[in-house]
Amino acid sequence: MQKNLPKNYDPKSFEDRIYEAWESSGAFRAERDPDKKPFTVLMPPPNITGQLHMGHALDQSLQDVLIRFKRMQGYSALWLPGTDHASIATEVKVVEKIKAEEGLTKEDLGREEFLKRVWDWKEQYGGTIERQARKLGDSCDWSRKRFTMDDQCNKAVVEHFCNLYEAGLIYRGKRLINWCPVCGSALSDIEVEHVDRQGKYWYFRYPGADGGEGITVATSRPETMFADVAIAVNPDDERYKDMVGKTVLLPLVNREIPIIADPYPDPEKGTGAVKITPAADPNDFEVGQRHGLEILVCIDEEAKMTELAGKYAGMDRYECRKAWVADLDAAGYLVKTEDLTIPTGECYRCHTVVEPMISEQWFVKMKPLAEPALKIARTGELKFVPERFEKIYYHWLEEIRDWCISRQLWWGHRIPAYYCEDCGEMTVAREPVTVCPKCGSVHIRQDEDVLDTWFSSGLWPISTLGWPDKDSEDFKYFYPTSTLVTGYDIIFFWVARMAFACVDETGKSPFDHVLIHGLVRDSQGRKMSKSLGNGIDPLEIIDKYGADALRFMLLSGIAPGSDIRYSDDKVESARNFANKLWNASRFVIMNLQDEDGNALPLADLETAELRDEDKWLFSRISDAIADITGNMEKFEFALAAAKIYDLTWDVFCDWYIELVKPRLWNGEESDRAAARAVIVEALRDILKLLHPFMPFITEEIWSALPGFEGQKPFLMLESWPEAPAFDFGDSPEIIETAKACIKAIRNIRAEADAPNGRKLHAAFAAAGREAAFIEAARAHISSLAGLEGLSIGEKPDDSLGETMSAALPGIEIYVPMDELVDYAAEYERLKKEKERLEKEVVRAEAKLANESFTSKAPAAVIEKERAKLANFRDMLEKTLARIPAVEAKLGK
RNA sequence: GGGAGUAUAGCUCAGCUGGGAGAGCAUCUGCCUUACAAGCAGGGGGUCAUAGGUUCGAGCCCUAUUACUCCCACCA
Repeated sequence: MQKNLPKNYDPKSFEDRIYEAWESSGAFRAERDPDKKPFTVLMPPPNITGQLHMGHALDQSLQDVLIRFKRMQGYSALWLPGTDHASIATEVKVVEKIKAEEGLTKEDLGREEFLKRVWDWKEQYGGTIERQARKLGDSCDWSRKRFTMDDQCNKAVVEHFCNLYEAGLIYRGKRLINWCPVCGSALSDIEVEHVDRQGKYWYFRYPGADGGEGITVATSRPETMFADVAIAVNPDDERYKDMVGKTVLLPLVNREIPIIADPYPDPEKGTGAVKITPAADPNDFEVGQRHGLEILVCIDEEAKMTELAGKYAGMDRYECRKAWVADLDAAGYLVKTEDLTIPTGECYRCHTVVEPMISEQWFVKMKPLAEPALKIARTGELKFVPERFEKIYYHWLEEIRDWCISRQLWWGHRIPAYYCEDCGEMTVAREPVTVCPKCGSVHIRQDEDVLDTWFSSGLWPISTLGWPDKDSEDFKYFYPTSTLVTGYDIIFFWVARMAFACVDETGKSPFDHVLIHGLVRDSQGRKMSKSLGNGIDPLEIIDKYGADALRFMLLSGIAPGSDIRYSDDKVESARNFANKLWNASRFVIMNLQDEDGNALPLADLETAELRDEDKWLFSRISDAIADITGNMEKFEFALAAAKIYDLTWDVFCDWYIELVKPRLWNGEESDRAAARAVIVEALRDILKLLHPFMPFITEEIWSALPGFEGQKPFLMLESWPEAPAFDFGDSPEIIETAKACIKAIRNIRAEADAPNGRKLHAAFAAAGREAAFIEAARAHISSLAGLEGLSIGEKPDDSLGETMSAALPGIEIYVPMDELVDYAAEYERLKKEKERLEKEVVRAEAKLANESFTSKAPAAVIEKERAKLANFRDMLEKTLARIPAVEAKLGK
């Protein structure tokens, strides 16, 4: 006995069950099948501290729609999931937790104990986001799940580090870096965000050491003055020509510093003279290097003033600024101040103003790595979708400076450098060093620092697949990966780094396409953020509307590279669509069985006699398959989604089901069997096409269709439909003609306020093909337009009496309405129609009278225009002919 | 300072290599028609940001302008 679906679409009743069935059956697992082509997608690993938010929902829906599509197309599709240890974010989070709960700092606990706490934390909370991903329906291969700090990834990190070191591309050096005083760590350039803040320039006079006037300079950071080592002026600046070589005194401090000539100062800016503080500014640092100047440090790692600041030592940098400026002002050195917006660097994590600082750190030499990464994009081995993001990638890599990779944190990959306590020898090695290779000492200390999180994420495409193990079968089969899906916000952080790291290690681009998407914004277009409190929790939405609705909403709203606005209305509309499909499926299943629930026979579609509506339906499905497949391959998921929506709702539900009902219910048995076969077949195609977008509902319906016995393969493992090569004959045109006639009659009915239940007569005036089409579709037109009589003649039937009418190309329709008709309404309608047609005729005539048009436009376009004109003239003539009778009826 | 994107119906957005402006939501009218009121049927609503230009023909191509968004940038 055939069962039907429950009456109500209730996603909660089956989504979890279906996910569980997929997962436990191994449907997500990718096999290394030599007969198939691999298609690999790597999930951008969410932070273990993360909670699933709308951004993930979008990102993962895109990946899932793609991977399900490719899986159905017959690829060995691997979607590899994982999580990122997120060095700094996680460490900060756990530090805060311990502080709040136990009042302890990480130093109180010590490195070992602290790391144990982080691992515990990871065990407890790190899996949250994976469980949430299951709710979305992510068809990823959990058996291959990875973590950036698991053994294989650790091995990859050490290997890559050593390879770069041995190639001379990693070095340790004392350089000016970005320092976050709150995180207590160095940051790379991109971890610094530029924000314009309201600030001031202070102009101070540095008196001449010889008692002269000295020189005035502007600064936005007076507290760095204690570390000034020179004043620089441009050698071409006439104002200061004579002063070069002289010395001035640091106000109040009275330390003597030289005035030097250097191309750096711009005579146009400020006073044209610049104080040089190599420890606090990258430009100054370079000037200092050029002139062999000393480097002084007046701000420490906690952003407090050092001994160099004399009586201000120990003060916070901003407190010091206040006091110091006040003192200078009191002493008469402050010339003037100016209010300005100052571009300021902030830590991307805690938004503290970063302090440029001289520090011993590890760096990656970027130029040699950037070159091959640029090349793969230039040759098209790596393609960005949309293309414009390529420019951003180029620009960044072309301008790139060395990458500071060491972090003064504990949670992360510890740098594999070992120092001999006795002779100072440093060894970088793949295995822990216990004996100094130089002096044989066993007093060995590993470098305290850990690596930038992005150093390991950069290896994600290879470390997850088993690299550096040479014999990793997964690596051989699945690498290079296919499409990387990610937001534009991490092109630099992540995409570029994967590109240069993986090309360096494998010689190949890690993926062939990078599909870039935007952010999910709120309904007003604002970024979703914690501080605004406008974030939407995807899990709540799934709970309310179902995962399919959320996915469909996200996927149908997105164009590659652009942002999407979230709104409940959109999800609701997607949910309604799911409900529509659900009910259409119930209708189908209901008609496959008799009153007692016994399955009714289905005709064999190969031999069954198909009617016009069947062939029309298959032609529309065929078009849709081609269209959807093409758009999926271009990553235009929204266009594909719109097409499947239209196919399901308009073509299948609103037209085909209505057309087929009479046959399904009252036809001959062989006809009914054919109709049943068609309707199931069509539904199956729809389910397949929709499955990547709405995996749960389609799978649930699929399992309720005949042929699925519980053991049969899932819909998710079915083949993607192909457009059949089939001759549909005139059927598509016949049904389209019928649809136009039905709409016209429905329109007349509505205009005349005739109730839906009332049967009407309609007389058609048509000839040739049109007449034949109407004849062929007679039954359809009658049933869907609510007719009880339909006549066709070459000329209007004068015996009908008064009628309302409609004109279609080649067809006139007259509906006698005598008592029913509202002649005033009909008169208005005719007048409107007349005006419309007159305009059209004038437009077309003008166009065709234009000699330059007829001489220059392609023949086909001209022919089309002529045909249109003929049609419009014809329709106008008929409309005009109708007016007098209606006027007479109205007594005009 | 450099670069990018967007501007089409009240709202959210489509509109492919230039040939008569579309969808969904909202709105109005009529329907509980035996799959679905989360529905059915019908309607109204747009000088496609502005100004020029190319073309027989421009929402689409070119130039300039305006507005909003975003990214990059060593910032005295």
